[in-house]
Amino acid sequence: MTASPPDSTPDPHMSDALPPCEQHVRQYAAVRNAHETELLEDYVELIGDLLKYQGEARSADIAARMGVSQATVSKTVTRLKSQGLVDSQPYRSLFLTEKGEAMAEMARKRHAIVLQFLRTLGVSDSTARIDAEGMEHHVSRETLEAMERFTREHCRG
Amino acid sequence: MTASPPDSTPDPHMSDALPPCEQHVRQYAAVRNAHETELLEDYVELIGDLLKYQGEARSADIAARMGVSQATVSKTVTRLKSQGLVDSQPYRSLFLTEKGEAMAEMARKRHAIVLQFLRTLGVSDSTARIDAEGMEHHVSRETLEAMERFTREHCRG
DNA sequence: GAAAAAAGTTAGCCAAGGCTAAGACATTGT
DNA sequence: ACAATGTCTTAGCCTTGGCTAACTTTTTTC
Repeated sequence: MTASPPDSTPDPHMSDALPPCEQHVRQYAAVRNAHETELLEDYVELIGDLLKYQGEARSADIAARMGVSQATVSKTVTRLKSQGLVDSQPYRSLFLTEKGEAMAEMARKRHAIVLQFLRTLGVSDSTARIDAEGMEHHVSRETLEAMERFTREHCRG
Repeated sequence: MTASPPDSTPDPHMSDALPPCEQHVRQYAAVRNAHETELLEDYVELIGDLLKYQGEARSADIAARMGVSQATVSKTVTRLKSQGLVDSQPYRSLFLTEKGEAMAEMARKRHAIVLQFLRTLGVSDSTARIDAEGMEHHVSRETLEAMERFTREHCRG
């Protein structure tokens, strides 16, 4: 038996019950979707930062900062190139295509907003950095705007 | 040449520059780590909810809610069982072990806090649901407490 | 109670993202 | 200039998390 599902109850106050199925599917799909681009965004963002602060972006630096092997970086860079985000000559520094630049800029901004928001909320710097890194890929435009608004209104300085 | 790295500058105001390497590694490691448990947490959380609101948790329901095939659910459930989170007989409903129950409870609470926090921030319900689903796995205890505090202080009702 | 439908499983495929080991290329030092 | 060192790539392996197709078991329906 199906235990008489208390189904089809679009009660606006039942906020903690199961959402309707199609909505639930959309939620999980959004998460899976974010996962696909997450890593590439992290790479592109890091490459952008390295170019900006160190003048060049070497695979070795990326491997050191990401905490993964150089082989892993090499493989991922191949994917980045195949997606038209990065350009490079073998054994040379990496650089970003226009598309990669745009993605890096977007990621950089978003990261900064989330990080500043968490700090303003009262989270310590080191925790804020860790959480921002994980959260940033799952923050929609709408939430990002809410965070910006909050930071603007509450930030001392 | 290494473009004269502006290294070893622990300036507290350089908050947007590259963090020191070891800290950077820890950030990325935390994200990778979260990824490993994320899916299992989602399953356990959903199974808990299904048990609570529908009386039983069938693979078909999970597949429908997650938007994946039954085969995928079956495979993942095998993993959940091997990790001691779920118990089940073949062709029968799933249930949670004590360990699974504890994880579900934790995830449920965390999810609720994040969701309510986003709503209180002024994010619309449907967006809040999507973002909460993605964000929840990357929110530390400290940030969770900050969110609770904020919600307590700002929530109408 | 047997046929049809639904639910669950298994096998085999694929891509992503890790790893190690081995080799190719580049830079540096003497 | 060439050997040592460091950087990058390739090959091959593993696990995770998707899929389809084919099969088994359970449930429903007539």
